[in-house]
Amino acid sequence: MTDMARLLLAWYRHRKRTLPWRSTRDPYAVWVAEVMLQQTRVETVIPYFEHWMRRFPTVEALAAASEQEVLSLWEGLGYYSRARNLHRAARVVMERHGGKLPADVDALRALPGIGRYTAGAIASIAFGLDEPALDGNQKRVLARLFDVRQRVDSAEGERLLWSLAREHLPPGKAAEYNQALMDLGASICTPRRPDCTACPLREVCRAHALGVQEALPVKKPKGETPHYVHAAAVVMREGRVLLARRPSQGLLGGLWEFPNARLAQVKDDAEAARALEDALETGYGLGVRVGASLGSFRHAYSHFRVTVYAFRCALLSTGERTSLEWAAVGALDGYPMGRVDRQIARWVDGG
DNA sequence: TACTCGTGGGA
DNA sequence: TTCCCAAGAGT
Repeated sequence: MTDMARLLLAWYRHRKRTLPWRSTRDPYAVWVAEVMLQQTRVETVIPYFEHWMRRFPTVEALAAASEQEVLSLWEGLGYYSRARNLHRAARVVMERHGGKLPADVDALRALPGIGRYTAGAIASIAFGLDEPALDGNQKRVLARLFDVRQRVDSAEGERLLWSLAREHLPPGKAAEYNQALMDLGASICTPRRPDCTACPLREVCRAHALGVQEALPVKKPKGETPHYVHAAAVVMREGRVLLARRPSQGLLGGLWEFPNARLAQVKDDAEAARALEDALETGYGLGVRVGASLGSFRHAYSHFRVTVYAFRCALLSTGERTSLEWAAVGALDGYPMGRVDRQIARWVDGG
């Protein structure tokens, strides 16, 4: 065992966090947790994980559920393809693996939603296999420990970091090793202002010796985020509201929304209302008369920002889309929606 | 390779 | 307010 691994495991033994998914070695529970934790904070995941495991305690229960209900439990967690892939993978596990997750990284990676990291995490944590699991935390910690100057998102950087992770993996202790590196990255070796005085690895850390901690890891600079203007139609009839289901691929796939459209840049409500009328005709086959403005708000996604204007509309003609549905205002919670449309739903509920 | 895909917390 | 970014995967 290398010095790094020895110091790391000694630290982890009495510093490990107690988390819901660490109280079991049920591969299904580990799998669900790992997928929920992709690009998502631990504190955010905890209540979703507990609710999910109560509703879908087994692979079989998940496989038997409808996609609508699966998305409903995922609502608010973001990156909804994770939920759809988890659902699809559960059905594959039932059909091809007898309801049990395979204890093999290649077989795991063949399942939708399980990539290199998640396969390594499940293999090591749930099955005790000697597999590395390189996530954002491990990349940052290892890049600092070994002064990796290559960009961590480059092919060369990836190869180097995965091999470093594997080289230092203590045989038979991959579960502790992987989680220890992640905990260290989350609590001490943080992106900004790492607490090196509290770090069990500072004496073997190249970045600490050189004083270049905050310069690592090297990442690609981000471009500018565009800003779009959307207008949403609130069409009501006898206490019900018209919703549209988004395509299953792409942004907020499979979720419900108030029919809306991305407009060209606009300056005010009146201009947005005119543009909305035209956009709904082409986008949804809806003829509407635009009424009062319900207000507007801004929202930021990962790669763009939007300002959304919402209008109360009267329906003149309906399109032929099968993805359109009238929903009772009081039952809107049964429809999984993204944050923006949930915001509009509150306006509708409030009158 | 480069881009897409959400959300909420903290500096 | 604005920006970064958090247990990545799919295309």
